[in-house]
Amino acid sequence: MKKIFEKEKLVKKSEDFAKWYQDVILQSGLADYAPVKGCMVFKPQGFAIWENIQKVLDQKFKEKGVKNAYFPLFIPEKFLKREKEHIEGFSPELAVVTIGGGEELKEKLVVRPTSETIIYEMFSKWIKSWRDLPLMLNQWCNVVRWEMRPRLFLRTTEFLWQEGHTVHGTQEENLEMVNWALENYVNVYRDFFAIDGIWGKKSEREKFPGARTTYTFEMLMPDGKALQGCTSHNLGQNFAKVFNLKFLDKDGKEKIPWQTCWGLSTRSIGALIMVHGDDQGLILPPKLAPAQIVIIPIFQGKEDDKNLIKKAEEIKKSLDSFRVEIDLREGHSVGWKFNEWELRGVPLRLELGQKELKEKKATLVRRDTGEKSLAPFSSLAKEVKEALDLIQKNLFLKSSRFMKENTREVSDYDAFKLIMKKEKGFIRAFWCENPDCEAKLKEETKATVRALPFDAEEEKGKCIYCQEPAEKKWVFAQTY
RNA sequence: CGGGGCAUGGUGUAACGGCAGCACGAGUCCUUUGGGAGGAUUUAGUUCCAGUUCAAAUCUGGAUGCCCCGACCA
Repeated sequence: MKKIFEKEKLVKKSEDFAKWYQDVILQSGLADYAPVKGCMVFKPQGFAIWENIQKVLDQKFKEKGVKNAYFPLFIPEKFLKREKEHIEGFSPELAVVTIGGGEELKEKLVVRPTSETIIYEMFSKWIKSWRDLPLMLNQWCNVVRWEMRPRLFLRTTEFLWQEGHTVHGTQEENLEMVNWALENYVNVYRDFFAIDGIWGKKSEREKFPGARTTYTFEMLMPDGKALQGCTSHNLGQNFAKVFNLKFLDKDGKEKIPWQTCWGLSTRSIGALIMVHGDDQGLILPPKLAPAQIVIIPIFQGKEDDKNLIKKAEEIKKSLDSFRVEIDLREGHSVGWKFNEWELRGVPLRLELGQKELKEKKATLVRRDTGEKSLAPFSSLAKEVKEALDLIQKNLFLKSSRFMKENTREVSDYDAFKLIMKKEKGFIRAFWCENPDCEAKLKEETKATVRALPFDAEEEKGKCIYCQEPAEKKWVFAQTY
């Protein structure tokens, strides 16, 4: 009997992190494997999280003046070939359509791995004058990259994302936009995902193929590996030149515009799962949780149950500014329900039994701490709001603390190697910015340069690898 | 693409070359419900192709698929 019970339980996060991650996704109903290798199904639970992320980002984009549009899934292969770095970066992972309508295609079509080329082809038609600028568009879509080793949410052949693309008349405006996009992502990660991280510039080797500079937000996962949360690229004039973007400026001169692009994908959900979850299952931050509160009536006897259900529905109505579910399922014990909702990560549980009815108070249980409290029916909305705010804050503080505790300053290469072998995490160290050091360091420690943090100070030091003079401390980590 | 492993009901697993069993799930009925309830009853399986053998889930060869570790990557 005992054994069966153990079997149903989730593997402990601390014991087998990779298995925990996979199991918690399948068991909590976020997603499932699809019959096509490397592809996944977003089940309603998982898709609802994505919808919440979309809502938040979409609103911020619109406030900035970015408009939504949609471009085709198929891109003529020759478009991708125009920018040399771009095609070199993406060609190993392209899905290509060679047959259409039963006929061999004269011109092969690539399923978009990203949409720069087809969007900029259109931009070149639309932009004539300084009056057409800035042009700021975003699209919500799917993209396909033929990955070798897929993992649910983190790396799938097809994934969902948004890609913003902007064109500006001046370099200053362009820079402002790249920074805005990154800052926006950072704020969303910190305020909504409740995940802290470091943000900064990518190295030449790690930047987007075709970009001038790439900026990023890097988060630390519980196993000490880093996950790139988003990217914001300064494309400079690279793409503008190859796609022939030009405009007539106020001074009557023809000029080449400046461009940015930036994206955030469903991979972010993977971070959400890994960072906050525990041995019980998911823990979703209230701001992104599909259900923020679950009301569980505790049934006892026929007649009394009706009152319970009535009260539960009444409470749900009084909490209409929150996302609330009531669990009226029969045939499952309360214990079973508690465990299930914990697995699904609902931030706050409201228990309602005869005891509560009598005392005119509801029992509130926090998912993050397990803490129980009694809240009078008369002030429920207020208490619930406070509890959800606390949970949101607490999750962020935990994430922030974890990152700080696992960020180390290192000046000695042996120490660097040892850390990357054992506890991993972020390492801040001097780097001479020579790509050879970067490559060798990766070979020997599996760690890559994650970013040059924006707050990195100009200092004098020696490269962690080659001992040559270096000016800045970069952040290193092994990555997903 | 390199290295390793696995393939049995819907899921997880067991069976020396000799009757394919167990648990979970699902269905029906009854009793239950303050931390993963109990009883009765029903349900469905050896990845594919060949070989060895009186006899193959089990041995051999091949195919296919999946998982893990590398390289690649949002």
